Amino acid sequence: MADGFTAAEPTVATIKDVAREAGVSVATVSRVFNDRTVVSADTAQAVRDVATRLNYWPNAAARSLITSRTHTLGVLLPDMHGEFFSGVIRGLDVTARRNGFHLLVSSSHAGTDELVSALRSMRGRIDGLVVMAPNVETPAAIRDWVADTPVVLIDPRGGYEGFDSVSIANFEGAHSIVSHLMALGHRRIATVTGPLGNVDAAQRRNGYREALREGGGDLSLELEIAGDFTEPSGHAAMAALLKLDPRPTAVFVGNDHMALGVMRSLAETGVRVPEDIAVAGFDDIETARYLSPPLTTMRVDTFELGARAVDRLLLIVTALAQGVPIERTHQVLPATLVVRGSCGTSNGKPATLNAIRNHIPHHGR
Amino acid sequence: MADGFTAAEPTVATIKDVAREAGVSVATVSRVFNDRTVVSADTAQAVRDVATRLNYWPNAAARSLITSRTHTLGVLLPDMHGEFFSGVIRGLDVTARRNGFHLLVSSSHAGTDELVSALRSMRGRIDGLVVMAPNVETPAAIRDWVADTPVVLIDPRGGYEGFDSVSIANFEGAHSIVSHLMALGHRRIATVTGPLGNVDAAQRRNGYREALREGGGDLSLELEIAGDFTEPSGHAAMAALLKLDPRPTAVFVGNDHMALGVMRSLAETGVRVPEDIAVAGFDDIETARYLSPPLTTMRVDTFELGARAVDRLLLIVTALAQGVPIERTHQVLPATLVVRGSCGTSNGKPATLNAIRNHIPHHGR
DNA sequence: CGAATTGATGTAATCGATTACAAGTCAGCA
DNA sequence: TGCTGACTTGTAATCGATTACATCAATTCG
Repeated sequence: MADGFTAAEPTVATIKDVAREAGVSVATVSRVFNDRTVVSADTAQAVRDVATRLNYWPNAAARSLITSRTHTLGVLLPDMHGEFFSGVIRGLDVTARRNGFHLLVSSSHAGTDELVSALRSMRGRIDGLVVMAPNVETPAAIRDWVADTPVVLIDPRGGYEGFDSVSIANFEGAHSIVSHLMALGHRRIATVTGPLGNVDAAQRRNGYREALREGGGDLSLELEIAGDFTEPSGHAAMAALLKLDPRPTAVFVGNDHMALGVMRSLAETGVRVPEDIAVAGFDDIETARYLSPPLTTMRVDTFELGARAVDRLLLIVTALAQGVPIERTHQVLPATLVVRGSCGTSNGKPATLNAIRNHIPHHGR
Repeated sequence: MADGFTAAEPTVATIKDVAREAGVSVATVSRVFNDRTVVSADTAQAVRDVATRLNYWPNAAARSLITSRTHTLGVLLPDMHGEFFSGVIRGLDVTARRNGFHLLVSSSHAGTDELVSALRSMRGRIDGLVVMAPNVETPAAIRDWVADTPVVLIDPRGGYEGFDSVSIANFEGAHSIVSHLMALGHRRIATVTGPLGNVDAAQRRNGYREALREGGGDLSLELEIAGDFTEPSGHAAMAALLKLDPRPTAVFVGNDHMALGVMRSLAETGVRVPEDIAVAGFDDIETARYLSPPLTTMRVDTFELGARAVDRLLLIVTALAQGVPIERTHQVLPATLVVRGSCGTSNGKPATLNAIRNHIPHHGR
């Protein structure tokens, strides 16, 4: 190894090498590694010994060519990073490996074209596909390319006819946290939504509206401002909301990153949280609990999102292999309310100690 | 599609189907898709038309079986999440795809055994391998299994003889931030290190010691406490440090997650940052800039770490394919000092506005 | 004792591509 | 007209496995 890569490649042992060394046919070697039919104990042990000595392991490409099973799942993700991303990936990965499957990942897709080209080149490499659909036309776009490949969509933006899916209870989550604000006495509650046309954003806004309707809060378009899920857009949105008269007493922000911007805007203009205005977010990113005051938000279990997607996908893959019919399902993961300090308490006092009470340790890297 | 998966599988078109439909041989179809030799324009177009109509794309398994190239890179990662993880993955992914390569990811490895078994089953699936080595024995463990597969280690804990590597300038980074503290007037500086035996941790501690030595600060083992890179361990370590007499005037924490715990401990005991004690971290996680006060730390470019690893790996893969000899390299990525409020300023005043000055917007998901 | 059964193993087709080599067509030229 | 060479295209071997089927030896049983 010390001489770099100039040496002739010590080509990996194949099934033939093992067969020759062990004095048996390739069929027997194959049988030992697949224990389909019975091989005598002696022969099996001899083959296994030779295989170990030669560091032999069946070539995956050859194997999947003949069996047309790859034991690999494709994963298509939009360009994103941070905790949401890594949580989902972990859920996918852990679940896949627990079942002996690999993950062929292609993330960072800007648009549908890139996604389709990645998908196309996965042909023959995967048994199933998990797609986090970045935009509305994605499901339709991939349909032609998956043919007989099972697909599960994560948090589908563009509806999910024709595919299984796992998504987040956006409507219920928003409804829940806005109801929480109303229980605290707020009636004039603004919202900063995600980008128009984004289904998550729309569902969260609908949840917000419904909660207001039920609780008799102020329903008005001037209280709804669209951001784009980024911190700066939250900052800008809050600046606009502060010009309202009368000013809202609470803001439900469509995701935590925008809430970061909202808090910054408030800090800059000297508006106190939660005394002057209550702030609530969505997603429960790690930073949420370290803000001053810590952010009340809806927790989304990203790991579970990934895990369920793979669980479901493997179920479909197996059923398909056995020719068993299977119904399509659409799972919705609940979000849970995490109360911290940014919304105050019902007795009017800010709940500053929540930062500690609600602290959940995270792993380092 | 509406009837679920009960229908007979509409098997994907193969090269034979295209050949038959286009009235040519499979060799010609193959040539069109690989433009090795010249095919007449008419024939090529005809083939391409048929291929499009049949949604044909070469089967990757078959192709890589005969060419022994997979256009896929294996990625082995330890069990971790958060930004560090997703940053590295993005760097790997973007760079790989830019070069027409896929990523076969297997993360969340608890130990060397799991890692080796994942590695083994990648046989025949990958052209090269990126490994983030979780512990000291990993490089030795994988050596037997990679044979002629090129490998690049990311941030190798266990040294890197025999492999190319890309790592972080831990020593220099720690040296740099501790020197910053000394420039601010601190002489009695404690440190919370990562787990003993972890090379990152050791390098950072060495950088801390060297900076103290050069600047004439207090060098004492009582000022060094080992954590395990998690938030709770930082909390515990700070509690211990506060019992010291005289108390240190500054703490260099081995990573930001532990710094979170340190800050929490300080907040609980009423010790003010940076007035009573200065705190510095390492990694620059997103939360760092949202703390009160915002955390001074060393920024590590995780994306670049992944990107360089893949760049290097592809270089080796290409060189190997062409039989060109190539030297092993060990790249070290610099970390950069990010000054925020947690260390105060040289004139003694805390720099509370740094939170805003130093704000860098992040993408939402 | 010979036929039938059982168990272990080998032979060869197969998966879907790539590619060396062979072969065929056609134009140009003596 | 016949030969040469340039292009284009086809034939068939090959990659490394799996697996249906054949084969062969040993055992069982009427």
